Amino acid sequence: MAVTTKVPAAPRPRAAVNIAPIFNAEDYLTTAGVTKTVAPYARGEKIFAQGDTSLHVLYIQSGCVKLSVVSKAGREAVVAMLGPGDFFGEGCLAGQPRRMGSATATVASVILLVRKKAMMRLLHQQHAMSDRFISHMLARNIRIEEDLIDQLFNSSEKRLARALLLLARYGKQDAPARVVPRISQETLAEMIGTTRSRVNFFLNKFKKLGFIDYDGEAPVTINSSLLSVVLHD
Amino acid sequence: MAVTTKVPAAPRPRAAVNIAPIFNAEDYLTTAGVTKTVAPYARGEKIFAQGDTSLHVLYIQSGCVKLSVVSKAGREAVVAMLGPGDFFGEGCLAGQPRRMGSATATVASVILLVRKKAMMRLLHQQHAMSDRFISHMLARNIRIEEDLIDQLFNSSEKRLARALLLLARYGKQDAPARVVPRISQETLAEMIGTTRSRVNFFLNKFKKLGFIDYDGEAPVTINSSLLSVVLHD
DNA sequence: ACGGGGCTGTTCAGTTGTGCACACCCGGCC
DNA sequence: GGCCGGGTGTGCACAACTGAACAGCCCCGT
Repeated sequence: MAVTTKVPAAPRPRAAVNIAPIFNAEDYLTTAGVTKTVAPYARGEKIFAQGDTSLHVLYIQSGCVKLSVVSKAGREAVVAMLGPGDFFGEGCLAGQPRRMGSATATVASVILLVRKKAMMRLLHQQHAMSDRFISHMLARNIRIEEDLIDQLFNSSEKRLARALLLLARYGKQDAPARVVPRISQETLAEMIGTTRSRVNFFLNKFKKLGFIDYDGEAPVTINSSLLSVVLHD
Repeated sequence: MAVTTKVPAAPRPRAAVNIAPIFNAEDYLTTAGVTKTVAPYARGEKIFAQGDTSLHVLYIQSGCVKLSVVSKAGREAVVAMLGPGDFFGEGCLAGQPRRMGSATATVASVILLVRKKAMMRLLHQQHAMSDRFISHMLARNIRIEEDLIDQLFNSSEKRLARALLLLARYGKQDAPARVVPRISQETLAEMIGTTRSRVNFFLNKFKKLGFIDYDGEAPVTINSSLLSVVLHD
């Protein structure tokens, strides 16, 4: 369950809009009696559900969070996979009274919850905080836009290749070979907007061609430079 | 085209992040020697091109701007259609050195250009400005995310219906019947990520079913409630 | 040991979307 | 007038994708 803390103190804002991902929002949440809540979530636990009233902006202290939406027809789509230092649920700041999608912890995670009002106050009082937030919004915007463009232009084969490459470098920089965190074909399908049978088909095709290497479980991208050929064929 | 609008004598930041779209950024650009450029563009004129170095954040004083991208294969996609009060080209704030896409004025427009550095300074100095900017980013985020979800879930028929509905209420609120600004089938196809033949096919289908009414040129949505049936079949 | 439950591998008929073709219409312009 | 050029109306062969089915496999709990 949720751990609630309330601390006074005054750390000093450090400038600049594009800031390194190393940033601990918790430090800036100690200002002027901001009510923050630190909540641990178990692997697979739901953080909020589509339709819930949205009162908080959330911040990932550690772990990994999946944002998803289900259509009226019951299909599910994964909108984003987020990691430490990312915000989510910011929609409420724009006046969205309810959550547009669901957020799920994909591994054990620690999440910071900040009430909407407190967040707004923070954005006014702490430059470092608003810098970080704007920086996050810009990055997110760029990413979603890239995803949209990917959808508009590419076939599901290319989208899968791209998704794998992005997942591979999720942890760290571009070592030519990288491991993809364990993820089901089903989830991959939801991420790139296609069916599992398609994902399975292409995964095996990639395997045959030597682009990836896996035994039937967690795929390991063997040669990201090889795989990226698919994108630029 | 200096737009003269009345403004609160002291631009005192009026709270709240979600702010009404009526906001004149020019007023806030007069601070501390901020270098702003007011530039008029003709209908169809290119504001910046994919690959240009990005030094400015832009703001639409009046008119309408189309953001588009062309793929390596030469296909074009429309990422957004923006109107007065919208920012664009914000990517440079996140460190993007070049423009990811092109911006074109679809009608005669007046655009404000603010140097990246000046924009960053402004975001620090003027609460109303950073409120407005964050508000814009949130709105844009939500919109792009909706577009992405639309792509993930819906067939091109539904996407076309949605695009028409959104275009129809572009000018104003939901009068049950609304006029869609003149737009070619080609552009529609680029907006929803399909081919012109598909767009043509569905437009005529919608016409036959009485959802829209047009003569072969600028389509007029006759009954948006009828058309929206398509979305929620 | 047995029987789910969750995941993968594979197939396939049916649907949707693509790419290209060609005819047509209309307004502008030499 | 004739002749573009840019937009529309259609048709069609082919490729891509869907949805659903069914068979395995492995882990886990009883």
